[in-house]
This record gives sequence, C-alpha cells and structure tokens, in this order.
Amino acid sequence: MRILLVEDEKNLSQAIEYILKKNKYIVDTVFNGEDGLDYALSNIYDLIILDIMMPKLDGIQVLKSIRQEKISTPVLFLTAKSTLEDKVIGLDTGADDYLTKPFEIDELLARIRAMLRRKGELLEDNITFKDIKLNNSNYTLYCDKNSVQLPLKEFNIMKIFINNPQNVITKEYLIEKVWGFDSDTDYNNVEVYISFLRKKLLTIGSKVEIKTARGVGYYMEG
Amino acid sequence: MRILLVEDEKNLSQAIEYILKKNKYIVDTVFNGEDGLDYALSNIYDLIILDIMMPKLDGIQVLKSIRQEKISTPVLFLTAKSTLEDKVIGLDTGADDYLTKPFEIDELLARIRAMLRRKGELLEDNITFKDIKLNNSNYTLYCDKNSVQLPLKEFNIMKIFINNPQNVITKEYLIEKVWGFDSDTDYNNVEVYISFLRKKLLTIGSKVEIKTARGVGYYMEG
DNA sequence: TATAATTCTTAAAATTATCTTAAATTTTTA
DNA sequence: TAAAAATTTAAGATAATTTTAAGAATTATA
Repeated sequence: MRILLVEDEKNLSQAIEYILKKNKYIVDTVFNGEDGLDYALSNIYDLIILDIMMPKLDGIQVLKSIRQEKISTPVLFLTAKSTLEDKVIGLDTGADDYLTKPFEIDELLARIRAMLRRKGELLEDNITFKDIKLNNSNYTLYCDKNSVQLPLKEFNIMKIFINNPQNVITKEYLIEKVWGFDSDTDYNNVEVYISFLRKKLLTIGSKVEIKTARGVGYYMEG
Repeated sequence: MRILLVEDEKNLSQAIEYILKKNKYIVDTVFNGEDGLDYALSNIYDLIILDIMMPKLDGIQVLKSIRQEKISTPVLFLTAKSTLEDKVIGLDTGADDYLTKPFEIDELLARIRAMLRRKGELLEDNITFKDIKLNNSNYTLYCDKNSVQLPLKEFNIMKIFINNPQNVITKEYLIEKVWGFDSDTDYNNVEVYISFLRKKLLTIGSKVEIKTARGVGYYMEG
C-alpha cells in the first residue's frame, strides 16, 4: 500500500512517515501543496494524507485539482480543530475523511485501514495464481505445505504479478509501482529481484514460472 | 451484470437472490447441478455462484464441465468450512474464488465486486485469424493447445498480418512499421523474418500460411 | 528454355538484453 | 550499538535476438 503524505510541518511529517513505514506502508513525503499535487497526479497512490493549512497551495485546493483530473484516490485531511467546520464539512467527494490535530497514532492507523478497506475492499488476505498463494498479511508465499516469507520489495513485485496473471509487466511499471515513479532505480535492480523470486518459486516447489518477454518485460505462467 | 446462482438450499438461495437483486444484479437461480450446468453453458453470465455440496452433480464437477467447454465465466464457490481444503484449493482456473458458509452479506457482495472487476481487467486482447490467436498481453501465438512466444520483431510483424487479413503487405510497409521509417534495413531482413514466422506457424500446427505476392509483398491465407 | 530477378533458407556474426553472483551499502532489529 | 536482514551496485557470463551474408530455389520473361 502506497501512501502520499503532504505535510509542511517537518517534525510532524517525519513522525507520521516513521509510523507509517513501521506499519509496512510505502510512504512518499512532500512538504508543500505544489509538490503534493504533482505527486498525486501520478495516480500511483492508494491513499493521500493532506494537511489543510499549508502556505500557497492549501489542502483543499490540492484536493479540488486532484478530483478535477479524475483521480479518485481517497484523501485523509489533517486539520486543526478551528479550521475544521467551514471547510472540510461540505466536501462531498465521498472517499474523504479528516482527522483533527493533535491525534493519536492509533486513530490515524485505524482511519487509514478503514479508508483503504472502503476504497477497494481489496484487503483480500490471499491472492492466488495456479499453485501459489500469496498472503497479504504475513508476506508469505505458499505452495502446498511449503512457504517462504518475502521481503517487502519481493512481496510487492509478486503481488503485481499475481494481480495481473498472464500479462507482461514492464520493468518501468514495476519500478513505478514498487520503487516510486520518481525513482532512479535501474533495470538491473529489477532483474536482480526477478532472479530472487524465481529462486524462491523453485524452492517452494511451484510450477509457476516468471517468464521473460525480451525487450518487453516479464509475465507469469503456470 | 447477470449472475447465475446454483444453490440447493432453498432458504439460502432465496436470501441470496433477494440481496443480489436489491444490489441491481440480474439473477437467475437454479437448484441443482444439472440445471446449473445447462444454464452456465449458455455463456451469458458474468459470474456464477456455485454451491459445492449438491446431490448428484456437485459444484466442482459443474465447474470442470464448464471449463471443458471453454467457458471462462468466473465462479464463486459456496462451501462449508469442512469441505474446503481438499477440494477448492488446488483448482487452478485463477478466475475462481470461494466463500465459506456462513458468510456475511457484505463479504459476499465485496467478493462479487472484486471478481467482476478482476474479470474486466483480465479481458485479454487477443486478435485472431482463422485458427491462430495472437495474445497482445503476453506476446504469444496460439493454435489450439500449441503456442510459441514471439520475439518482438516477429510479434510486430504477425500483428500487422492479423490486423490486415487478406491484404497484401509490402516489405516497405513492414520495414516502416517494424523497423522505423528511417531504417536502412534491407529486404532480405524482412524475408528472414517471414521465414522465421512460417516455421513457427508450422510448429504450432496452424493451417494459416504467409503467401508471397512476388514483386509486391506478403499476405496471409487460412 | 535460358536468363535474370526475386525470394527463400540457413548458418554464423554481431549486437543487445538479461541473468547471476558477490560484495557494498543501507536499513531494521535485537 | 552490534548483528542480521534487506537492498543496491557492479561486473562478467550467458543467452536471445537481430543482422548479415551467401548459396539454393523459385518465378517471370525474353
């Protein structure tokens, strides 16, 4: 799950980023509305956390621009109590929620989970392809009785493959989704991870293979 | 969205039907496996909900028959916890899911939405000509059960042929489209690739041939 | 029918993409 | 803070694709 955090108070944003990463979210942090908008328009996020009070471009404006571009990523506002009533209430985007500062970490996490659940109900615990099963809550890949726990990057890659069976996935796409669209990771790194995953598929005895479509990308086949 | 519900417990099936209709699905309900199979073979459904435990023809058998007839409608199984492991797990159609009784209405609806969504994503973009099928998402050429993965250039050429059935394609055109308009590739190179493709058409057992129109170009014929 | 032109086929050469390690670095955990 | 785990970098090895080249086969035409 990839979250964009837009918050200009550095201390607060650092703290939130730390907590989110600890909870296995992939987090990109920016410190002003303009950057927030730029990043949001990439449309790779599952959730955006937006401070309302920011110099120049405030959170409300950012949201409006995002929605104008038909991007429906749910947005969680952070706001001081006083500025709450008149601005946030009345937004009818449906997918949005807000949290007043100061807030408890647990409440933040609970709201995030709730929004992600509401958004895609894609909190399906297991996704499967042929003889393999990937568990989203313990990052484990199963084949019959065998299993391996996957490190984060490998997990994210495997998830993309299983959610797009038979389709060729380009390296660009993997880099964008797994490393972030502004990443300068090069292809070789993807190749290394593909190599890791192939080895693990073998060790758990799966018939599933990651095949390469030279010059294009990779696809799974069972 | 049209759903076929196959469930022999009348109370349950009535309840499900009621819920589904309330959620704007068109629902046909039958009460045994035989009817379920009959209806399914009409291939007009977007989703099939199948009870596993049914007298005479059970859900698993129904699914097998459906798939044998090359009908790829996604199937959602309903099953008691106890019968789950050994039967459902191991099915490898990919498009299928299961739900253990008793279940929550919301979870049923969520799974249905997820499956219908997934199905839409799975819409493979295949193009076909006579007995061959070219899959644009994995660069593979099929004839019945046989297949070859095509390298990029061969794929691009084959795509042009299938998209222009019966038309004569000149070498100039192929060079322009496949190698780029400023390429200085010579005709021989095209000829080499045509030779490659002809060989592959034979190896997958297709009746399709690439014929040459001397002095003009090539065309496909089945 | 002989000749010229075109096309076919194959093998080898050239090129390029990908694979696989291991080591270096960074991050996380105890 | 040290140890372990995860990620990235680097580089040579391997493999697939593409191109070149040359002789064989086919077709058209004089």
